[in-house]
Amino acid sequence: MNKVAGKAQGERVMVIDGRVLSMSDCPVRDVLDKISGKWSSLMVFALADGPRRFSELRRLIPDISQRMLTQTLRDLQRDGYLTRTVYPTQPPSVEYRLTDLGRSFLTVLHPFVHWSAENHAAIRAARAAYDEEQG
Amino acid sequence: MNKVAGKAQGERVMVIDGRVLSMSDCPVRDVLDKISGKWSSLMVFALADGPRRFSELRRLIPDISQRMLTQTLRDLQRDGYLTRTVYPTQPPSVEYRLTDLGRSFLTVLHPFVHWSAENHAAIRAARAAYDEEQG
DNA sequence: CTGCATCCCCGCCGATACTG
DNA sequence: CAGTATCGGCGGGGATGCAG
Repeated sequence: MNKVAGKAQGERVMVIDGRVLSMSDCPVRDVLDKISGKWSSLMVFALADGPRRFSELRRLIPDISQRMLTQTLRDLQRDGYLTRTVYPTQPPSVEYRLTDLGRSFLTVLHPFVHWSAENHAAIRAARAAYDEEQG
Repeated sequence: MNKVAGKAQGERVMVIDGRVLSMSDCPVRDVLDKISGKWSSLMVFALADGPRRFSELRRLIPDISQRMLTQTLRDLQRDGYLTRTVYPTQPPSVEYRLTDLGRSFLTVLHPFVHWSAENHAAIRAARAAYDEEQG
């Protein structure tokens, strides 16, 4: 694997920072595309403190629709960020819990959240300045 | 600001990890929505080593369309990640360069890229397992 | 309580053609 | 070289209703 020299003509590739990134099968995009949805990272964040039930998550994230709550959880489960456990009670209860991968992801998510909060004001200021001089 | 106690009825708020996040004006989402576009983070990454001209960026990222290259650069400029400098030569040349904010963003982007590369295989494996046991 | 099915809107993005 | 303008597909995601 990892053909670097003798690359075929049609193969789309970019070289950045000393790395060779294939555009047709880029790991970063493959991961980013899934986790950059409107609710995915927030969901991982909501499970940081421990397992949660479906209805708990709905209360934690009031703005999410029931449809997107289900779908986001399914997508994260499929990619291995969390597990889904059904308890056959009456009525049924379902528990969602971060996997090791999910907790590992928190180690990069947390700095990002911190950075966003830290630099939010600067970004808003930049927007205002841009919109005034252009516009 | 930062009303925490005595919150109004209609105000949507979530409390996670000891932080109070307003959903109607969430800093993280405000930043993430812009930077999570298909090309934004890749563009910042492409400018990590130094300033680039328009045509250089197009060569570095062959898959991007001219339209999205322009638009992504405009959006990043607006949010303060990069500057745009026009040199009135013939034909004209335009240079894009990361700002301090842009370089600061690299400090959180880089770990994320590293994490993605590191865990890509695990995620693909999780997907395969999920798709097999489910339908 | 925890979903799934359906409808539908809107904004991202690609393709293409044209300009200083 | 470095854009702008226009068209159109497609998919994310919201609203609503039904089910086990």
